Amino acid sequence: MPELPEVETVARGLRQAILGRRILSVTLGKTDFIDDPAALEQHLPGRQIEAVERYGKFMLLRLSAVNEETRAATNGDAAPASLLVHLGMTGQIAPSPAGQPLEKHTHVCLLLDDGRELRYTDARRFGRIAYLTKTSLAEELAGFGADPLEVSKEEFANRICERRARIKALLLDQSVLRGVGNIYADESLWRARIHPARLGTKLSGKDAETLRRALQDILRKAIVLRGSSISDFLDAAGEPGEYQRHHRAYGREGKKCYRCKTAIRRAIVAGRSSYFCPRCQPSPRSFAALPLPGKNRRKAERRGAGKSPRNTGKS
DNA sequence: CTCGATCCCTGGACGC
DNA sequence: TGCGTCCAGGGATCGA
Repeated sequence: MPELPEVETVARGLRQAILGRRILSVTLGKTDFIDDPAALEQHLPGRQIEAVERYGKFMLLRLSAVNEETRAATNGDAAPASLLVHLGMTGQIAPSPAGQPLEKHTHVCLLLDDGRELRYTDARRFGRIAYLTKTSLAEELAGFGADPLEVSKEEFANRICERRARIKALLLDQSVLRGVGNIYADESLWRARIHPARLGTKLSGKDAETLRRALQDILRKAIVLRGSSISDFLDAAGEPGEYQRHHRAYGREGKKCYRCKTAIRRAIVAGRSSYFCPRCQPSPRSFAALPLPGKNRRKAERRGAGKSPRNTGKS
């Protein structure tokens, strides 16, 4: 599940692999996750990939203006542009030799001028691809919050402590901070000893600063280790990351807290599975964690938890 | 403003 | 072995 460290890892890999290459042609598969598929086919060929940047969980391929030979075919729209790529849950983007058989769920192939193809595969198609001009890109990026790696103590506190939402929801909100997802939210809350269901307004300035430092430290370490590979994250060279070995909360339901040995619990906060230590991260109010997993976990949940939020079995 | 619910989508895990 | 069901989750959207 690509979050900031995974996207950064992919962006770095891509930078190594395809910087300066020119796109010769575009082949598309399923296009329901692409903003304007025709725009890709029309405007990408002839452009050079001049930079690969990361913006939150997005990757930005900066494309050159169209050169003289191909200018005629572009209806005057030859200015520099960008390709915005979001990997969603299962998106992967990597170059491979053009002759190689296509992986399943390959939906975009950009033929490059060195005989390779930049391929985008995405089983669930929760990702997004958009061709954007200078103006549309600016509009697109305007709504995003601070970069968690750069955000100052003051700005972080301002963005968190005046909000009545739960801290977990705030961390996941891309208009508050750009790039944090479920894994790194839980990991930083565990490190900072803050329960995910606490409200932003209830956090002290000290809490906020502890959290900011935890978040930054964890993101930096995760980038060094090339991200977390839970199920299917692979970088631009097809390699998994290593940070999942360092997870202290995420996915560890029922396992012992690395600090106090108490069993890690899971609860739904902000609509997402949230893992936390009930002892190190004291719950605000009577916030109920889900029953601990066991042989009959499913049954226990269905029967016991009362109004479970997501069993409206589509009849 | 904040919440929960719903949808998108597929593969993998699990129960029977 | 196979079938059905649940679940993962980022983000958009809608109604309370």
